[in-house]
Amino acid sequence: MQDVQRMQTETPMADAKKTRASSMYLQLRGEVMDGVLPPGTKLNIRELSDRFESGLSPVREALNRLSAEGLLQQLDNRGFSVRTVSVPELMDLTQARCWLNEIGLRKSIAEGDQGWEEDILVSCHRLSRTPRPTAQSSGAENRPWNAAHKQFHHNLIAACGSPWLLETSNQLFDAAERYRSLARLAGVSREDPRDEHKEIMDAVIDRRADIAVEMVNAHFERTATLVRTVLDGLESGGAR
Amino acid sequence: MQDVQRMQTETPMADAKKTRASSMYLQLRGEVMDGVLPPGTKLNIRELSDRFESGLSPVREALNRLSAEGLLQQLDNRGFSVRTVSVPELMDLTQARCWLNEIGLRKSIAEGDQGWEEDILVSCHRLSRTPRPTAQSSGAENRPWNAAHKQFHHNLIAACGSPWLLETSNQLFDAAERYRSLARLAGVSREDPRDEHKEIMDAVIDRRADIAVEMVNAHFERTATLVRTVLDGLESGGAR
DNA sequence: ATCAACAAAATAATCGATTATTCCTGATAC
DNA sequence: GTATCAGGAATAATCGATTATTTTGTTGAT
Repeated sequence: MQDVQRMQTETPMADAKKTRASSMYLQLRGEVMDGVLPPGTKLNIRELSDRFESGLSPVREALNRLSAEGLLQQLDNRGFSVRTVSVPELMDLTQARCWLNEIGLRKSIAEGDQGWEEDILVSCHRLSRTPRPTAQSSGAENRPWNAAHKQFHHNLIAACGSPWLLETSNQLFDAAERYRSLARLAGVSREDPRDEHKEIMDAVIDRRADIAVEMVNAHFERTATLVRTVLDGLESGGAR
Repeated sequence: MQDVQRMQTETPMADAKKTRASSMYLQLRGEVMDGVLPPGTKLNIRELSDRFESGLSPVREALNRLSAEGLLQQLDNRGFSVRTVSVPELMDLTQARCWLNEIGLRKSIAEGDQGWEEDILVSCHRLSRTPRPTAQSSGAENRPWNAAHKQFHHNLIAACGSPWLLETSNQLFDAAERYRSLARLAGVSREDPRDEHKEIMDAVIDRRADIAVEMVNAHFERTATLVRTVLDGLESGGAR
């Protein structure tokens, strides 16, 4: 079972052969994720239709999908705005990620085959060779690393056998990534003294479940703590 | 903390003061959940706009929300159709519900206050006084019982302190309810010899975590097994 | 008879004008 | 001075015509 193919990125091209609504959805999604559109931003439908040189319908359709996904908030007759962030939500999110990760990781370690191990190996190596985001780098520049990072974490739990768990973990990963982007925009980025991902991989492939779970959860929580300092700073400092 | 108020249903009126898209969304959601629109049904946009006496835009908007929620499938340039069901998905769904339920229940039992106990007590009593669905009853007739049932299960884990877990459990509950509706439409309904919900409540309120978790998980799995027999029957029997 | 190419019909997606709702501003009453 | 309300501006939601795409049906060559 050497399905290395499925490892390639999920979004081949943004606009190829798609509807306007779909490509606009992808574009806006990226902007929200990167923090180009900051939390709370009101999204004016006509402005967007001007910017994308399209009619109102596709804009509306894209915004609807994004709000159903939780990236935007929608209020009847009051339009759309970028979902706000908060420290409590970040903590809840982090806890949920830890819970699901533990389940997925333990099952994968118990049941993963050689193909699973190889996928982890390859994605970890790929991640290490992709330029890391820095405090200066733009959202678009970080896309490759973000994609590789997501793929690595996905592969860790890919052998759990539950499509639902994998899908949900992905969504939580994305939600957390928006927080990471915001922290980076605020000038805070993380540079590991050692390579945490490599250490995690070793523990997982050695099938040391308790240690692996502990490491990944600590990995999540370390990032959350970092992001939290930024949010706390913003609240007491300048925003609103 | 006697917040009994929040127990009242979430959807006061379908069309009061809402946009067309929103009320149509609610209406269609009900029809998919009740099985009035069976899995795989193609949704013709013009037909729907005729039926609801509205334009195309609100239809599209409602369908978009439903597909982002997972109740419909969308294919670019090929419209919308009701999401199909399958035995593997049902099993995955059930497993996920058990996982989350265990987490939420243990935390709630550990941390729930008296208000939490009272909410469970009231919703259990209300559930017992609401007419039960039968093999003959229609989707609309079952709404009250379904709402009470959902509220009861929600209250069991409401003290877990994680908004994300509660929200996700609700979504999984709804996904499972669609399967239950389909089974009922096929003539299979469940009549308990004893009152499982009452037994669950007693175990929870007595703070016997292990037993409570075991009972609720068995409750989920028993229903899933029942639904499964129906699906297996359909596949070998008539469908397609 | 099978398949490919094309045309016709059906359906989905998009457009921009129109309608409904909310938001803003300033005048008036208390 | 504060609060209330009308009128207008801004914005969101909706409509039905138009355009693009897919599906269906037919013809003709192999």
